[in-house]
Amino acid sequence: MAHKAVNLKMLSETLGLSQTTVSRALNGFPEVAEKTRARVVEAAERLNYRPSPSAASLATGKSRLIGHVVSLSTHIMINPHFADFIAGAGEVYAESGYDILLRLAPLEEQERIYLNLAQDQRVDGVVVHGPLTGDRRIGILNALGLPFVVHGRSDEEGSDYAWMDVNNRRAFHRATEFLVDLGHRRIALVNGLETMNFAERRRQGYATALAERGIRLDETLMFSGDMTEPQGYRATRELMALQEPPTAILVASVLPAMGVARALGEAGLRPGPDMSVLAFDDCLSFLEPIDTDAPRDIPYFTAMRSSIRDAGKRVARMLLDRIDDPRRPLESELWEADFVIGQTTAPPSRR
Amino acid sequence: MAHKAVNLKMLSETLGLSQTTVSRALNGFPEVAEKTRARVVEAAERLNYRPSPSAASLATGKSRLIGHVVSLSTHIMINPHFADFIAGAGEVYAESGYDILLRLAPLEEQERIYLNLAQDQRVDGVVVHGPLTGDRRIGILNALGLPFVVHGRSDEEGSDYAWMDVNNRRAFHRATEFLVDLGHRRIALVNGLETMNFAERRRQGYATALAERGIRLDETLMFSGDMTEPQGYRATRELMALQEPPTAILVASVLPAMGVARALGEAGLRPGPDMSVLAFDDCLSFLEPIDTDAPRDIPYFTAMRSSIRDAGKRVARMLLDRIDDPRRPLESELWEADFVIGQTTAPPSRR
DNA sequence: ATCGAAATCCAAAGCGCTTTGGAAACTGGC
DNA sequence: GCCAGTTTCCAAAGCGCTTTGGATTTCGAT
Repeated sequence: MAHKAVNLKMLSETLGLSQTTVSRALNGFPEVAEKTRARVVEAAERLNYRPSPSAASLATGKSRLIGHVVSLSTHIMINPHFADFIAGAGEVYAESGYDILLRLAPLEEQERIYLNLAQDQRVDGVVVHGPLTGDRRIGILNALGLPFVVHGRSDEEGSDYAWMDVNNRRAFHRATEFLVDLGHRRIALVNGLETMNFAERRRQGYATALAERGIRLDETLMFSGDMTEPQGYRATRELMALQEPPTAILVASVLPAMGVARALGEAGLRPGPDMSVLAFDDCLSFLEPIDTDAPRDIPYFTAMRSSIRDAGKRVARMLLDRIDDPRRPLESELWEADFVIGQTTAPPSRR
Repeated sequence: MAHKAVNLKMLSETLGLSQTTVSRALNGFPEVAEKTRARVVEAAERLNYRPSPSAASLATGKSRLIGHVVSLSTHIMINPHFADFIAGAGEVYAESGYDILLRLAPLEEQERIYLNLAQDQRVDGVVVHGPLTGDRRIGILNALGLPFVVHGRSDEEGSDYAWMDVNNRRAFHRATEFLVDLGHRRIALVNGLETMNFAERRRQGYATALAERGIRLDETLMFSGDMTEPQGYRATRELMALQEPPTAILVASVLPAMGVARALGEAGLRPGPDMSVLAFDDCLSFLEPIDTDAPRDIPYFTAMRSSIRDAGKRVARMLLDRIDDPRRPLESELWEADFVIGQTTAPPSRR
């Protein structure tokens, strides 16, 4: 193990070359002979030379860091979805030699933070998480000229931006239709926080599907909040206390869906035969069987399914592409959720 | 908005001071007059001066970045616990002007990564996640002289290190005793991966408690694996298929505990009256009610409880302290888990 | 008044990399 | 052989900060 890290100067001296040439050889510039390059690379390897990131960053203005600013105030809880998203994204970053700079901050501070990150050149790009409808972060980022990709959409007027989203409206439209086709008329919606754009779209899909089938919206069947297990539990208890309870529940995530199942269980009802439960499933890793060789069970929940980890990969890829070429045309991508039939949906029981 | 970011040189010129003085004024050195300092600070504020992190990093060798290297290979899944831990840690970092550098990498690459991070001076310290018994990362980090704190313990021989852990052995010892006191004799253990040190300790606590009460260990009642919901589900199904099923199940996390509950529900059994379920609860945010004003429900699971988010805070604090003064004596901290009685434990039903 | 100490401030040398603007050394074609 | 055109390489100027080693000023005490 070298006692003192070897730097470019030392390396170039050992080679009898200038720093310029060595630097260029290592960074793949065309104006250095292949033979020289090979020599340089070999020596670098042998001496365990590693360029200093901060020096490189100072000279180039690039940090090879991708900013992820997420909120975790008590209200908008840190969602477990984030871990899987970042798992996907991080894999892509690692392949390309980038690291994640993670900063935790409440939403109201994020605009300022983006401004600082941009001015400091601390990151080469950022991913916007959990966009609201009319999210102000997007305008700021466009003004700053900092490359970014939005996970989700914001419906921001006028400003264009790169995004990747799942078709939440369509997914919930289809899910609602599916339940109606099974014979359900009273369908509850346990939604995410509707200040979030994705939750708003989901409600729209649900609402239009009902309207198309001539079913009137019933506010008492609609819930909105952070997608936790207790949310599902509580909503279900309230629903079952209604004079005319629903026969089906549409849930925004598998997490609250588990709360739904727990509440039903306590009441002696079985998901499926007694109450249909249909959830949006982000394929969260801790809810999946790990052993992929094992015979795959029939999925428990009937669900609209879209891997958030894959979304993380895709968003990261898009962002790195933008960083490589900031003036490329803005991309956007809309994924359709898979519809998988599980054990928790059935025609309404008549009692 | 300034068109071009103002740097130290410009700032010092506007003030008619040298860069040295300005730098010292801003960094709180004693050899600058209070009056001058005030002037400098005011001007810095007014001109929106922000020191360049990479330049500062190059000059000082400090990056103000804390490394978190986590694995997410398919085998060791990215655990949802991580999100909450990082939520706590990130809060502390943010207060002190640090950011998280997050790198995803399989365990077998982590030693090399620490080496690189240290040589590159890319981070000022690291947190070690998920220590194994005899974890090699600890020796490497000690050799590198990179400040670090271990979340958990490793039982590494000889090498000393700073750590923070919950008393897993005691917690599972107490839990087992509690169940025995209720009259249970056949108690299953659905444990985490026992290559992880924490899971090993938990098994020890369980085993010694049983031994003390003269109950023979039964391998068919013991499971070990990634702590997912399906793990609990599958284990429970296997347990119920036994000729002589257990009357109580000790579970390593609330996540598999939910799988346990689901399996029981399907079989028409109710957690508590029909089968006792006792879980270790990390207070995962997505399983907690968010609205803390609401009357708090009686906790569902009887559990040993210790907030992983608080652990994140504490570990971060310890690490920052070490970075401030690397030669301070090594600290370690052992937390006792709270024991909370919920609705899922009862004396064994006799049937 | 005068002197040493304390308080202020500064010029300049790094930190380790990239990159500009040439210079020197090869080519091949005549 | 000689010259224009490539190749191949280099010296030196940044990038923006911290910090060393003084220089200058201020000030209380003699």
